Amino acid sequence: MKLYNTLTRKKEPLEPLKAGKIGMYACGPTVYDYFHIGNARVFILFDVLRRYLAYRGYDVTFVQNYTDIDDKMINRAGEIGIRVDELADKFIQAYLEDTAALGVRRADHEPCATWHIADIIALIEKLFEKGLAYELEGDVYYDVQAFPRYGLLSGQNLEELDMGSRVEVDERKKHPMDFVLWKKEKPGEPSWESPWSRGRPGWHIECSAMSMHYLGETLDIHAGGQDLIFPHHENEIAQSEGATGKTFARHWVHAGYLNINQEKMSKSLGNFLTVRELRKKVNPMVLRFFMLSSHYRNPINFSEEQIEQSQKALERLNTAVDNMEDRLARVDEAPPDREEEELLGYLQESRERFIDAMDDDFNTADALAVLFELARKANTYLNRSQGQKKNVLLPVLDFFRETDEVLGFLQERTQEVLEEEIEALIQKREEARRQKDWATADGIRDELKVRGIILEDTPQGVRWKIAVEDSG
RNA sequence: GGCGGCAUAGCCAAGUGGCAAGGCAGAGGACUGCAAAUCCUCCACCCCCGGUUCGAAUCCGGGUGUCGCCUCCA
Repeated sequence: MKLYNTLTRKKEPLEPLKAGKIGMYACGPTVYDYFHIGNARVFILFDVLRRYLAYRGYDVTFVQNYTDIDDKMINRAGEIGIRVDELADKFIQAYLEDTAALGVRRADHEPCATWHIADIIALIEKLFEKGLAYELEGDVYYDVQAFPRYGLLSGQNLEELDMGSRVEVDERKKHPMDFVLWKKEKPGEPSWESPWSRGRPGWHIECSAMSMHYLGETLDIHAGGQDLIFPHHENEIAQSEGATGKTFARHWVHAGYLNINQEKMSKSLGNFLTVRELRKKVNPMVLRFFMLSSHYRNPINFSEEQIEQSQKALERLNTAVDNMEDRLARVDEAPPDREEEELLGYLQESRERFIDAMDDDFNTADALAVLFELARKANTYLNRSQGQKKNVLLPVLDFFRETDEVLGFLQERTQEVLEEEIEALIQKREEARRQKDWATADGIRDELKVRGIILEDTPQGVRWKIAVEDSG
């Protein structure tokens, strides 16, 4: 697989450090609030990347952290009047509920920063040994000028970064870009003992400490949103490589932004949309599909119109799968004819195209096209009058299930069992149709539609499905 | 001031040298008792100007537009 590497600004083959194994780390949420749909893009994207690597046979260890101690956590806890750890518990729980609705699987390790204070302190001590850290009245800073490669990831250099500085700098620091590794406590804040002061870790150091704790000193993939490139990931490199002397991450993968109605999402613009809210109106699987319908590095624009289009598109795929399942229950095996041989050949081709697309820098948009084209062929097959065969239909259906193990947005609906009453109404309608009593038949169809059951008459008999709900 | 991205049909979106994927919307047709679902057909010469090439949406140069980053941020 080739993946774009932010560090080299090129697509590069993914070559794991240890054959067959991938260690992947993604920066997770700061758990001070419900996460928004921009965060959701990242969680979904990396969930799919992780699943795809597993699909390709890698043994993937995926780590995503929770930032459960920092300024935002402390401020919010203060506002609400609860402890920081209570705040963290609450929003970790909310995170798990919302991501589960989006079909995001749990990471292999989901550590909190506060579990790893000892690792963090040990890492800072190592930076002191290497002459990369200095103390100022209980605070500890990273000395960026002592790390020559600083700025490589973001393509910045210290002189120019300095010029653009928009924020008042602490005059005690050796360089304006020096960032805090350890922060001396203020009264009432959560704090831990350290060689320098009672205090707490800086934001950047926690990711270095946790990623290396679980995955070793060199990660295969480090992922995050584009806005983390500078300074967060730049600082992680400085910390980790400064301490170990080894490459920290072989591949840096960054997801593009999500905008709302062409604008950046922000609280001041009032267009801040959480998944928790959106879930009330939009099926989370539609949101998941939407996130995968364009390339992960491109900015995407969220709007009602886009969601409607995604909803319809996904429906097309779901319907195709439903219809195949429905037919599968009514057919037997038999040697395929010429037309069926062609379909099976096309299926093989589709699998190759799917892999080619995903292998080429995780091109989910291209991969989706493969599914749509196969769906059309499958629909055509379902329409033919000669009848279908189990040994043809099943492999096609299995391909959709196989790829959905990676993409994860399909909703199979025909597995459910109908209530007897509804079953009886369907039978009654069938009888009315035989009598050509169209008024009665249509009346029943309308009634069931109101109750969320959609009936479709096919040459093979009536077919039903549950209407898609708007919320999940 | 520095760094980087993007510009393809009404909308969304793939496509890094050889007659422009896919989805949504729209038009016409087929199937249907009527529907639904589905199928078929139609619907772009790729921001502008130069250049390289037998040949460029794809490469190079110059514009224009747009978005983002430069110590809160996925």
